[in-house]
Amino acid sequence: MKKKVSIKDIAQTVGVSTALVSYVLNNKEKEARVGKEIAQVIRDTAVEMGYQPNQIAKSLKTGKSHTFGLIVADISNPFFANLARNVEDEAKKFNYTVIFASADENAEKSQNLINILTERQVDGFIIAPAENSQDQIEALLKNNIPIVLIDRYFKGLDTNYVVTNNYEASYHAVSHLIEAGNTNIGMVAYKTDLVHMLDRKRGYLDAIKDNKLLKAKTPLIKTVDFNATQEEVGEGIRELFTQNPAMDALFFATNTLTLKGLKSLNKMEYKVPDDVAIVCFDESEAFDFFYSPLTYIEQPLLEMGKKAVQILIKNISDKKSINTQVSIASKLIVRQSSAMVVKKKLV
Amino acid sequence: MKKKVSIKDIAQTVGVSTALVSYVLNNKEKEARVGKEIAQVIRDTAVEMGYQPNQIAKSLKTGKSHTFGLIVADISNPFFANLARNVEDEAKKFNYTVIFASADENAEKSQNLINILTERQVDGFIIAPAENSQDQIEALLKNNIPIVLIDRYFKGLDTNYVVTNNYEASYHAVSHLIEAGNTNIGMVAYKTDLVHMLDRKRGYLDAIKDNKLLKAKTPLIKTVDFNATQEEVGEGIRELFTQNPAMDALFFATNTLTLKGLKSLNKMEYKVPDDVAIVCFDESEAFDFFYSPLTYIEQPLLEMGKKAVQILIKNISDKKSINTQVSIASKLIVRQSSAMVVKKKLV
DNA sequence: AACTTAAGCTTAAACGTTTAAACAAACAAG
DNA sequence: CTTGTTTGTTTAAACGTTTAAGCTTAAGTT
Repeated sequence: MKKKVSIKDIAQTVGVSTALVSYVLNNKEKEARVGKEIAQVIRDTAVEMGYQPNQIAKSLKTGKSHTFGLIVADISNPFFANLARNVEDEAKKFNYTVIFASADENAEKSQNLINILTERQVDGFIIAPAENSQDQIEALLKNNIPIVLIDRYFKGLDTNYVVTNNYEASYHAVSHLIEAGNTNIGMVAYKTDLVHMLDRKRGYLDAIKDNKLLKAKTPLIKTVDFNATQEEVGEGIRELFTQNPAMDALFFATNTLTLKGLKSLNKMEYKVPDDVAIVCFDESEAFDFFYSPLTYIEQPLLEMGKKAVQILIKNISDKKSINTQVSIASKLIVRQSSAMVVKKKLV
Repeated sequence: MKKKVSIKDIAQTVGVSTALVSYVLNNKEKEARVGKEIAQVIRDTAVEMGYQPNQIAKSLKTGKSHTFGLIVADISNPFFANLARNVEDEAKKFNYTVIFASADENAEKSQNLINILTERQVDGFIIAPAENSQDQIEALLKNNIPIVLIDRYFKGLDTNYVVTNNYEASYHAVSHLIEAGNTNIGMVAYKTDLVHMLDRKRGYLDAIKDNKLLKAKTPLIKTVDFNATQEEVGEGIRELFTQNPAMDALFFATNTLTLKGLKSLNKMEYKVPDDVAIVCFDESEAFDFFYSPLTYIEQPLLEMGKKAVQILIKNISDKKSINTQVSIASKLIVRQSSAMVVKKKLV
């Protein structure tokens, strides 16, 4: 119905040039030596007329959209949804708008999203990079577009990143399982070369290798596809048990793997922690409701989200700034699923 | 580093006007009668030079940003996160970009987000409106900005909306509890006048009133604040039990209420379904892992997301189109938490 | 009185597009 | 050979801002 009010409209009703209006509404009266009274008049009429600046026009002129893209694997995954919320809140503090997008761990989709968002002139990106998306990240760097990687990064690629200490967290978690008396620990992870996953595996492997309590040092890792079904995860677990029938503990590398794994274990009627102890990465409401509340690795999502935004915004305002690489410690929340079991202590 | 390539750059290298380049790259060669060969040259050089259209400039000119806002209560709530993902996917099909934002059920935040997104010239909104945000919605309508309400709507406000059949779903769920032998059914809901909540309460009340099996028709509703803690929900449940010690079933109005309620019930050592049967609204991974898997009302998130996007986009392209109001049926997923219990049948 | 400075405001170009309108050349028709 | 039509292309204004530079008038300095 009503046409939108522009700076021109205000200028017209007040009877001044658009320049003056622009100066006043951007609080540049001092620099532009605008008269006190007329400034007030402009401000008042702007309010009266219900003026809303057109950010699109502003962006075109200034070359800054005050927007950035957040590309994750899947916004419906609670891990990313929580991260996204923290990013949103922190961005708002700096008057930035975030555009979320889900790449489904797929390099092609990722490239597509980067293209779309670049065309929309986002000022930068926070990306949880998919496998084989290294080139895309390099291309962004080459084009001098600020980015911060999150959750994962690429070895040998000098970028900003914010991750958790995957290696140490895994090492610690698996050590905890060993100390709780478990002697044959399996791990279910994703089949990928992304560092976060490799680090989690390394942590597992080293914990087993290093631990004096353990005689049998043969690792038991099963990797599945990112889009593995519950059945496939179940199949993986079954294989681990075949490989070593004495397996008495499982370490899951992510929340989704854990959920699928637990359902499979239920179906196969393994009891936690008596038949298998469990420790896993990430949180889930579900972990609280499992009959044996899960011991899990709590990632510092709030800090990660905040830090990523801060680094990105610093990088946007100062493109020459040096890369910041942050690793924030996770916390092992110990509960029943990894409790020391008498039966095991005797073994 | 490298300056971005514009249509002007292409025009220069090819040796034509920018108009021609624009026509070709927008596939308007036919209407603009562009020569076949030169068109190909333009296309090729565009690719060679790595041209990426500046959507900001495009938007300014055309007045369409091909972007819309999705305002929900909290993107980290799985209900909204899932909805958001479905909206994202559907929007992509129409080459629309979505900007998500969380209003925390707070009218002030909601207004703030609407302002920000309006300034960013979004073409429309999908909104799960907060309480007391009716004015904001009316203002958008008055300004002729397309909107689709989702999850809730306002009685007496003629808008597009997509919701589930809250009344019927509740009625059905509570009837199911009665048929399973429960005779004193309590409900925990949010303290709000938003229709979806009122409808869920009405469904509960009517189911109790209508049912022939029931003698005691005194309703047992406890409402809590949107940001109620687990303890406050627990306190509410305790009060219901005080009010009627014979309460043998609980109906929770949302996923978050359920999670908090279940934790409280666990703490108070009520057994499900023997002490209390449970039925709740929404899904949660956690419901699968509760020792007595929950009976819940599954909302049609995929259809809701899709439909909302479709209606919005239709409304954007044809602002005069009549309002579409859709209610999609939910499904009651019956499991153990509401199982018929022998003890109860005998009462 | 002649000049400088300051204060207050306007002009106009620019950002990267789109698109109606104008133009030019080639061809066809009478 | 005029006139009209078609084909291919350019011109230029516009979208809503920002901002450097220019222009007036008034007030201070010599």
